[in-house]
Amino acid sequence: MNLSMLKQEFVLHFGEMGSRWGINRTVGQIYALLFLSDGPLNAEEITEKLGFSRSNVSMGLKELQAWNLVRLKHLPDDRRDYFTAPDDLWEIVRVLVAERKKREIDPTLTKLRELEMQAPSCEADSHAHVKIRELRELIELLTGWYDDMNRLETERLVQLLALGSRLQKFIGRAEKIVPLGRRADESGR
Amino acid sequence: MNLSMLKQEFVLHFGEMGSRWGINRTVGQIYALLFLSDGPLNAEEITEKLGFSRSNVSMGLKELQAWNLVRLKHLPDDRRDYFTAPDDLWEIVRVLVAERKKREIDPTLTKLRELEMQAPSCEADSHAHVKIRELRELIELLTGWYDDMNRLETERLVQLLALGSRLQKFIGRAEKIVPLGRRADESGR
DNA sequence: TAGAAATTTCAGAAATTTCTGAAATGTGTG
DNA sequence: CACACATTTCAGAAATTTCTGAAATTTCTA
Repeated sequence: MNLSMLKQEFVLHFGEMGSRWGINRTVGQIYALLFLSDGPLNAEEITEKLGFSRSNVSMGLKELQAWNLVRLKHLPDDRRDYFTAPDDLWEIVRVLVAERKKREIDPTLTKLRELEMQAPSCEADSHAHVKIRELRELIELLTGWYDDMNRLETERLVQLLALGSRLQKFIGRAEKIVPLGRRADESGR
Repeated sequence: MNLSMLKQEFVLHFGEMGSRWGINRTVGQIYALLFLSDGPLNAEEITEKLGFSRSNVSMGLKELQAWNLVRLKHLPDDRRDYFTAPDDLWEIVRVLVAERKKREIDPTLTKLRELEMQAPSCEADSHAHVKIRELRELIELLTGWYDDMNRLETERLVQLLALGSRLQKFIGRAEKIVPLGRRADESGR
């Protein structure tokens, strides 16, 4: 691995962590490398810096593109593909969260709704039915909140995050203005 | 698999999703079953309902205990171990988030801090150093916010979530009272 | 304390995922 | 078109993870 000690440690760490996040070692290392790199890199450069096979790098880059985590670039007088991670860290976080939601949450939400549709077949299932509804409602609350936050510009979002739980002090106040319990504008039940 | 259609579909779905979350199929199915069950189950019952080997169930339950996702119970005049998922869904969500943070975020935060300590060895690393600091700062902002939210009682938390982005309307107001930009009480820089 | 019941451990089988090299495909240029 | 260069595909090798049955261990009871 042809890298400075700092970069090498960073890249190896993201390789290991990669498996805890649904991506594999190769993909984690490639992304870590792109993230730290000042300019764009082509597949050949990635191959020699990380020591994987060329085809493995090709597949890794394809997966990163499927995750929307890299940008494809072209340099003048060079027909190879170059890749970068987005400059803006918040852009990366947003994409990461959106993609994980799509893969890890949305299919379950769909399945839960589908199961609720099927009338409770037998008496013995009534308890299960209630649990499924509770779970679906909780996930909808969380994803609804996520949709809200995701609509904010980064500047606003950072302000909210930095406020943290001090926000809580304003709930009482807020309640007087926008009566809640359930949000007014959301699918009521 | 000895279950009603509803339960079976739910259990199979969580088995499949299990691999997208860092747990495996067995563990996912066991948890789904416990979640839907009205009362506690022992290992033998789980074995026969899911059709895994007894030892596999034993290992799965051990992993769920490591995740703090199940409660161990005992019935009078029965020395077998019985298991349940917590009744309170929010309890489950809190544990899940806490454990994933511990496994997926904390090690990286530690590593980033460690890398920052090591003085930037060569000139060429200065850009990488900046990126690492930015990443560390962003993760600290997010985990700090998480710590704040986690401290709230569920009732308050749900209120905040339901408010969603309408909260934003109160930031201006909040700013007048608690001047921010960076939170006042956090490590300033 | 013998032994029955419950649980855990663990070596290796089975299944799955990751990775590679070779061949195929695509792409621009003289 | 012929060619050089770049990228992708893919069968199977290598590595890893999951799962099982048999044996070991723990725990309770008579």
